[in-house]
Amino acid sequence: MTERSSQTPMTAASGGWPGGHLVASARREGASARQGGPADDSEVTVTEVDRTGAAFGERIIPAAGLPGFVRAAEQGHPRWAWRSSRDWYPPLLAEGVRIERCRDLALCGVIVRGSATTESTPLHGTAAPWPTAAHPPGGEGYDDALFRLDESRSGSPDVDPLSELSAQLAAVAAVEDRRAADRLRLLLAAESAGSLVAVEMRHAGLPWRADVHDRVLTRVLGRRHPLGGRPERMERLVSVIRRELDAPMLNPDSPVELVRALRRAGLSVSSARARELRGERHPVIPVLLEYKKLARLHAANGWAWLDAWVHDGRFRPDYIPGGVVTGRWATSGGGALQLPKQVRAAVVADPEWKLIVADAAQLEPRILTGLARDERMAAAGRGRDLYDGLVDAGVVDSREHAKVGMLAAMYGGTTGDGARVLPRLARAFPHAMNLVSEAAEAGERGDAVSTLLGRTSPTPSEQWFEEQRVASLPGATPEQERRARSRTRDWGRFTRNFVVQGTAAEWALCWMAELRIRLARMTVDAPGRAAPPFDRSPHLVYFLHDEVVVHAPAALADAAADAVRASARSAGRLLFGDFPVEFPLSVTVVDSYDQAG
DNA sequence: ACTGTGTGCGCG
DNA sequence: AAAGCGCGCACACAGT
Repeated sequence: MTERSSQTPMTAASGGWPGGHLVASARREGASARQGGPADDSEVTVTEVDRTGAAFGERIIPAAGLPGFVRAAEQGHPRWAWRSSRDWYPPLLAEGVRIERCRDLALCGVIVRGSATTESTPLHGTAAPWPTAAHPPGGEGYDDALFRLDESRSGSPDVDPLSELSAQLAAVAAVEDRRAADRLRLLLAAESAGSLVAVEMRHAGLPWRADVHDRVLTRVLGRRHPLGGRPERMERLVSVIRRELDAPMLNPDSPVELVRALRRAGLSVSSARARELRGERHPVIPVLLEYKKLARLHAANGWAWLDAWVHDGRFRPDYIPGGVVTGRWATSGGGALQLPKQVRAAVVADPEWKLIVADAAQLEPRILTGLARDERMAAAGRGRDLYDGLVDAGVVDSREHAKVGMLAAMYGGTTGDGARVLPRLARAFPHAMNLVSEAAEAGERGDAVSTLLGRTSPTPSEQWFEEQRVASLPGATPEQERRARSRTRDWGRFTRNFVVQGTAAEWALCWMAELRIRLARMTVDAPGRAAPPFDRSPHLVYFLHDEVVVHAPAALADAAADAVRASARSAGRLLFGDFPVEFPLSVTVVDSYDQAG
């Protein structure tokens, strides 16, 4: 390791960065700095630390000077450490400054404290010092009413990022199993890279043509009602439904009213669900199903949605890394995880730019393959669709059965065709099937399970354990026993799925982490319309579990598509090393999102 | 008028 | 009788 002295702070600029960090902390916590980012009028402390977290250089700079400082420091490729990218990164991007690497202490703090990998360390199981978007005050462990009276209960704003970093580094360093520690380090790096991607995607925005969206809505729903009421075609369908059911005042949006009217018309339905209605024969049913489809589009992604969420030709949802316990992202605002296929035509690349749409084929079963190191399943998926591979191997008789069977294995299905082919899958792929059933058994016992890199599932609530205990006593009623057994299986399905879904989320993070770096290295001379600093480079604009969309200058579109593929190979190697499981992508270069797939 | 819960359905 | 995992959001409806 290179020796560094406090006489030469910020030596990162002189090249090389052997595992240390530049820690950014708000020096004076002004009103707007309460969330941990810098306030306009405050000062920022940037501390250079070594790989153990020990400080050896410090600069104090006005917050307004931070972007310039960061831009210069990036020449040395440092790893920044800060309370949270959510708070610190947007002001940098607003000044056109990107960073390469960081450690998001809030997100990493949640992982490190919860991971079974750090079980023997003092940090394990302690309360994280700061709330995250995924664990806001008011969530578990916080009293919302008290929070409003006393902000100090929202965590500890005064916890020093430096000591938090040291505590995290020490906890990982103390892990005896070196390989487990390395996997956890990879997870922390990937989670942090994700925190940057999330902020960058919001900054860049998903290109969205409001005029195209409007045309889709008018074509499907009919002309827009001037006051926001039902558009023409929907209104006409309501009239037909009311006439057919002889219910002139019926509001088809009300499940209660609808069920009542349907029963009066002689149908024996117990809910207003489309799935149930599909099984009934009555002239009103097709009209009703059509209405439901239109009503859904109108309510979820209609003109009101457009007005609320699309501005200046971009859709900017709030991405929340780690927002799901499994490690998947959540989003808030605009329902970004549920963009219906119907409106994807409105996602259009800027002039002279292209969209690269890529999704990982059968990601979760392939993740299971790698987790279990199931050679036969890897072979079945090599060079082809995994489900077709199961058919070719003679395990199941159709692609559809392969698919529902794998889903049943990973989700804990017990009914239908999926459950029926499970025994065949178990015989053909004992390693893979054992892995998921052991995860389920652990959950049923109340034990935690972990992903490949070490994200650990929560344990069931006290109430769950209490219910189990009561049900096992001699005096338990059959109803108590039945209910407890049901809760047991519920939790088993959760842990069964956790290992697969969570490891798939890790693969996706590694994929994006590599991709954003590769894309950032590619530039064209002429700036486009994208917000700086993305106007000259391909960049991520959307992410959905196993799918990404990249917005790229047309001249770089093919290179960007190659980068997407190379990054997927890299992610596979990072997680599974030499084990020969493949993660094929479908990649298309298109002008609009609906042309993909 | 506001808040919390249930229903239903979109996505992977 | 329950029913395959994980989400977010709009609306209806009940409670205050």
